[in-house]
Amino acid sequence: MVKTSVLHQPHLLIPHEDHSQQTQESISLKLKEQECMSLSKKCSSLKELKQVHCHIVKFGLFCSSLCSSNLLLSCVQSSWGSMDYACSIFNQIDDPGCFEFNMMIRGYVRDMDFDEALFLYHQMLDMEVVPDNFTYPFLLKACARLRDVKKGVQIHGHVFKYGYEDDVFVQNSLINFYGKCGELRECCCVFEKMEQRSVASWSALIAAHARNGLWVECVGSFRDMIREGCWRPEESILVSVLSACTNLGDYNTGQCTHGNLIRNMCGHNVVVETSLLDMYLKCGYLKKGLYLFDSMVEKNHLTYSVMISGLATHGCGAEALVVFSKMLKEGLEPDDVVYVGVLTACSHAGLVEEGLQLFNRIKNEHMIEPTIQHYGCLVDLLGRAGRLDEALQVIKNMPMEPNDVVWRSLLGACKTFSNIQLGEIAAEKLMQMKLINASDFLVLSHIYAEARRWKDVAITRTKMAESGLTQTPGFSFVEVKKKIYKFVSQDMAWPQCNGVYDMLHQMEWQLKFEGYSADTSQVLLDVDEEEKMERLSRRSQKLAIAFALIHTSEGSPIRIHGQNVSELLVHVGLVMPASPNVTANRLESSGNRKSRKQHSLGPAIIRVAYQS
DNA sequence: TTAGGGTTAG
Repeated sequence: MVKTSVLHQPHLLIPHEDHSQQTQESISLKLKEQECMSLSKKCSSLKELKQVHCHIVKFGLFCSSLCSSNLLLSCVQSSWGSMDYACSIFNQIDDPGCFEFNMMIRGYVRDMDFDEALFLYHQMLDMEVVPDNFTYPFLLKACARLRDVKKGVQIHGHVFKYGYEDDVFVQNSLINFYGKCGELRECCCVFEKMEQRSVASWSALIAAHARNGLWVECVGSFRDMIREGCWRPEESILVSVLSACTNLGDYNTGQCTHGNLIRNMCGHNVVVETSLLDMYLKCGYLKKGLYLFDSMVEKNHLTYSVMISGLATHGCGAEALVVFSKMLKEGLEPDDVVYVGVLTACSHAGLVEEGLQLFNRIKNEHMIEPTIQHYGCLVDLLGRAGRLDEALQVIKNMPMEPNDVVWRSLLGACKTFSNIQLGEIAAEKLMQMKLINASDFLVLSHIYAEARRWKDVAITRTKMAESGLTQTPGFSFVEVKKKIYKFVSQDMAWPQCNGVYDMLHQMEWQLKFEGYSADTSQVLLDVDEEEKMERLSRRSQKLAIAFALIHTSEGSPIRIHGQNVSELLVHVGLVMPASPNVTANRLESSGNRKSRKQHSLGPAIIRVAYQS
């Protein structure tokens, strides 16, 4: 279709009524002014805008604020607009006012030229042009993007000076600015002082908490928002809240959010559904995740990425590779993160040859330069398969300096395959990097203990103490009847301990009957087998399971949590929900128990397996 | 007479 230029509509430019000489001239000018304004709005390209600009100049109308302002507006707000051209229009305006400055500031912010936007603001003040309530949201956005607290605080001062502290748009911009800069105290302070809040105010606050990892506060703000009746199911809010639920392992709120979504949101939304999928998978609900994944109308590369990593974490390596093939068939290009998921899947499922082939495809087929994470996966893949020398060769030949994660991965593999020599090399590297932790020392002493080199065990323990590192006893939380209970390994002082230890013995007897024998080599002490068995039975997860078996009914679910999540929840008095898909006497492992994380795969939720 | 806030997922 050939587009007709706005200038090829002559009726728009010609005045048609007949009046007395003076009135006629005035009306004619007015009409021309209105028509030029109308033409500015109708422009669909910079070329057309330039033509309209010519006509405005030709009719002597550029001094009309109506014409020049609308021309500038059109140039700044259109997708085809140009700040260079906007600048030439602006420079031709004799006496630019607040609106013109606002438009220029807005344009610079849109073009990510934040310093220029702030410079223009100061020029505006120098020219004694008084800013208005529209000026500040643009400026605060610039400061937020720059993460420049100092400049933003100055602007906040100007907001007070010019009396716009009660403008809801300015306040929302301030919440966003402080949130993006990590200044949560100021962020909440602005929010608290607001007399009227919009959905955007809540959205900015919720996003600020989520962005800064304040997951409990994020979910709390979401609940407050619903309580105050200021609720609208919006993508950004739902995604922030789901992200918080995922990190907290708060399946209950996550599921309620899903319910809200079904009731209030029209149709499917790939972004929200992908967040939901991530929440289900990281909370341990693989079946629900798979159901959601299959029912999704639209899937993008992030959806596939979440599903692949989720399957990998749950120990379903082969299934993860099927999803990866499906992704490629859909024509979606994998990125570096997808490949981390794919390699993790291979690593956890022992698919060594497939993993090696896939590693080569990263660069050869998809032109992605392998990152240190990919090399880490490769070391892990070979290490888990017992190909320790090859893993060391990968470390030696990788194009970047190996980090602690890579050496730790090799150290872990050395423990699995009892390789003292390489284990010592890996531990030494970690020491040289000054990144060795208590767990690394313990792994090394485990390697020595297995070889019954008790002297080296003692030396390693001494080195650990000399490094100021101490072994903190493991602890687990279990949720029973909406209350969370904490169990510390080897702790005999718990009030309910009699019942718990009776149950532990019952569990052990039943496991023995099923043919399970405990691996006492995990106990690094030079004590007899009976003592080792006793120590194993007092691990915090087992204590928690025993307690839950006593206090829950047959078939009800048991969820055990690691310290990171539950400590936080206990602190704020939140309780974790029960999961409906795990039965108490048939717990499933959420993946290969020997698996170690190469990258963050979610909260520290442990689904404990005590079957052999 | 024109303009402003929240963009979140692996």
